[in-house]
Amino acid sequence: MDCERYNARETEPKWRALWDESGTFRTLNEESRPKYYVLEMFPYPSGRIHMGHVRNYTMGDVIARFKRARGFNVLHPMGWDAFGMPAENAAMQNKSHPAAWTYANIASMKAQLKSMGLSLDWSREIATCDPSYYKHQQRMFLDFLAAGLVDRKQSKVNWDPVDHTVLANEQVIDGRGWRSGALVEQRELTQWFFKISDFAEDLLRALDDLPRWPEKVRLMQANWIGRSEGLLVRFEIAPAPSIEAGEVEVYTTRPDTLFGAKFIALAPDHPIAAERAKADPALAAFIAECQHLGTSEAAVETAEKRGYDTGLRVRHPFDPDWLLPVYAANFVLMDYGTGAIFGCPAHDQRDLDFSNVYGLGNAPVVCPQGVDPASFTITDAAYDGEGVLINSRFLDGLTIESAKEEVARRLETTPLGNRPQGKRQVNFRLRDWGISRQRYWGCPIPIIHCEACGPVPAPELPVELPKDVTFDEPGNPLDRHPTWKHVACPCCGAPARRETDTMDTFVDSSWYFARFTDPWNEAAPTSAGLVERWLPVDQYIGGIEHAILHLLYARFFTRAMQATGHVGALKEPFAGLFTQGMVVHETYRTKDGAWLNPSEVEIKQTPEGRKAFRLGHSRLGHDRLGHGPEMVEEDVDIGPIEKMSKSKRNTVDPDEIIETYGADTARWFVLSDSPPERDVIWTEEGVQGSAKFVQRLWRLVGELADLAAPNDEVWPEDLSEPALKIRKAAHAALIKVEEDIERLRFNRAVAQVHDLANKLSAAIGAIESAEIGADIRRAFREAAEFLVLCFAPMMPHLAEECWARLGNAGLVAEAAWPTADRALVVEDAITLPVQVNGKKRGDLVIARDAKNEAIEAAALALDGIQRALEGRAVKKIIIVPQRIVNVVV
RNA sequence: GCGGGCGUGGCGGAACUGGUAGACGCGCCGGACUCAAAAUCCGGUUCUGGUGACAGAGUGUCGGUUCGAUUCCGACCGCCCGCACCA
Repeated sequence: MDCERYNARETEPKWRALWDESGTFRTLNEESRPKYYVLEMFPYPSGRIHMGHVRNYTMGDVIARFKRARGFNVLHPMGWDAFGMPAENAAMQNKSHPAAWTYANIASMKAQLKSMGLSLDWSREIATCDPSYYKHQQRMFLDFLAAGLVDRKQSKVNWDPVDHTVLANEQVIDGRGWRSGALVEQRELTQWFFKISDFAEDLLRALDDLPRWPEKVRLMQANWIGRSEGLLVRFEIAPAPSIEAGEVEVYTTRPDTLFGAKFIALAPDHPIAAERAKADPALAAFIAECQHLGTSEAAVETAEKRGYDTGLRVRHPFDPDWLLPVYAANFVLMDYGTGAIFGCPAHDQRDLDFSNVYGLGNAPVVCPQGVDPASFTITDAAYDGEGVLINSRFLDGLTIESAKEEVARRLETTPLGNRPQGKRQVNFRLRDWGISRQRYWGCPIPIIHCEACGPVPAPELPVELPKDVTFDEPGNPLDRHPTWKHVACPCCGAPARRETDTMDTFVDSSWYFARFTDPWNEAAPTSAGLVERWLPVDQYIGGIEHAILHLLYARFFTRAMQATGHVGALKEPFAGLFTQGMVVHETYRTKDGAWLNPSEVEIKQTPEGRKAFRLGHSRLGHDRLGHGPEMVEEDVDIGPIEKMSKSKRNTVDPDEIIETYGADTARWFVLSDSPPERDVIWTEEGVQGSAKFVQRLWRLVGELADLAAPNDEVWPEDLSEPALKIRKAAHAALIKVEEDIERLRFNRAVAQVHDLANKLSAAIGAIESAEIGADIRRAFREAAEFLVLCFAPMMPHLAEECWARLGNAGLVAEAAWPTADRALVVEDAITLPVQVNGKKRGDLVIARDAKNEAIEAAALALDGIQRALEGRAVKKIIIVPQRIVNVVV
């Protein structure tokens, strides 16, 4: 018997060194085995990994190790999403250079990731802030430009009038700049755009080709792209004193409700509103006020509905005498449709809210079935369901669909000016992707602006970021750099200036998966042959928060790379997608409202339930006598379970956990219990449970190793009942773990390992006193190996140690997954639950292949069934083969 | 505000495609071992009533479809994610 404790702290580094030495996880591009590309979303190098990373990378690692065991040539790389705002914020705060800060963070996070024992091919490591990466990105920008996939146009930014700087949406808090506190303004800048909207139709349609994506992500993307079929309608402005003739064009998906129109609303930044504002200071003031909301759609749409009457009146398309007021309104977006709508308060909630504020009334024009049109009124809930047209002259009695058709048909043939008043149009919500950022720490846009020649591609790549920059004042350091931007025009030689905007960091993460296939290629972003061999990524794993933007941009980028010859015929980058949940933790607060870290809190079970107490100092601090930290008798409020965050201090440091319990315990815990797509609640009890199970497995494998036959012994002819039972348990577990990992149901795989361990413990207990035959020894050997192989992808260090304990040569990381014998787990007799009227009243044990008549008779003969029937006549008996029997009375 | 998701014992969760609700783990209770404790091992554990066999209730709430609903449909409540310059 081997009773010593498993010492993860000593054992884990030993195996990691051995994997390194033997190059176990180096992936060769030239290989005959089938490929499998597993990728986790690469991290932003913030400095320390968090539990979310541990969960994400453990899941990917389980798949990588499992697929390797199943005979695949696995690509499992890692890199750094290294550009971004935090580096610049740190530069401002600590006077550190963004590059130095970023690379130091990468070094410490890499050490942390290494301590997790991930089977990564580190030789392919990339950092997006490295010129050797971003020069290829600049190449592709120029290729996209040449291919007509890039645009330059005006768009709005949040402007801080005090700091004279552009703010990100997250830097705008309640309409004010986060540092200056000044009310933000909207400013128009000329910026670079990728023409993602050219691909809208294809990005939408191709969602159908992604069966291994979660349905919810495809739905969210489809809604984001937002294809709609509607009608452009031009309304004639009624001339009046000081009002010139003109028109307002609106886009509507509900032309059927045209007779319910009560007003027209323009976006505050609509040209007509701007024009009217010149003569109307109050309107100008209203528009300026709207612009203080910032550019975020959420802020605009949650603001209280407000508007301002421009004084304009337009004619109803079907009745020249019917005039509608034209408002400028804060809930209309210039970016969507034409930036103007007609408001039908009865059938659109926003329009109704607006109408109720300004007393514009409403007129229902669609009446739900079974409701009397005469009494159908709307007060504060708009009706957007099905129905029949009412109060709509020639549309009365039509369905919504045919009314839409009729309005479109009429307006298409009604001239206004010299063209039809209405025009059918397919519209997309998706806007072009603005990539210009007025910041330093990003990939420079490789363009030179010349007075005479316009924007010209930079002749030499990479256009590197200058290193000598300062962050002691707000604004873009590139723009105020004394020399960097001044260059000669590559075309005419005249003095010109570099583009000082850098690219959105989403560009960096839109092609890194392709770069991993050959990160050594200095001449081009990708290598023909290799990129087609490895892509698409077979399994991509990351947070649900990236469901729309990152994934949509990557899908667009892949199409653009295809158009410019960088990825062969590939269209979709990720064949399989999995979105994992967050790691959350309880929050703790003292009576005076200060947040406490879990390490500062002791949880006790009391008769009244769980209670929290504040600790004197860190849990890990012990004095010389070995006494734990002193407990301060101060009640702490246990708050809601929330996403781990610095502000709530409810974080748990992976380093501390790995240092205390070992990487395997941490890995096991994040895979246990919670389904991977759902949030996992980090608890101290849970970690201790995982740590105990590590010890238990080590003891169990030790016991099995002592009882098991040598690893080269052949199977005896006949197996006794106990030996057969052990075999059945082992094979059943193997089958289930296999299925569970294949379907990414790691929590169930964990349960199967527990189950097998329980069964093997029981088997040892049952035969210990009796004579142990050769067949049982052989069965124990097989079961022990299966057990180790089953948890090896999840707890790789422990598995190596156990594998060696069982006397096996070689690494379990390189061992093949065994083939389960499915015939072994099929039972001859099955247990069928028997219900009466859908309520279970008994169990029927019967031959697997019993005929229905036999099942019926046996079911009715059961005591419990007879009792439940109470002599009532049986109406029918439903038999679901191999599942259930239901007796209906 | 709009779009998407989730909700099951004391707790995390399981339940394949509409077919035994509660696998597995944590916690708790009882027992073994121990001078004692920790660790470990064995047994029990949805709730209510009953010594018990058993009966009734039960998957956020309300309603519907079905022989049968955690699963499908409708409404509501609560929480979470995204909203285009956070990554």
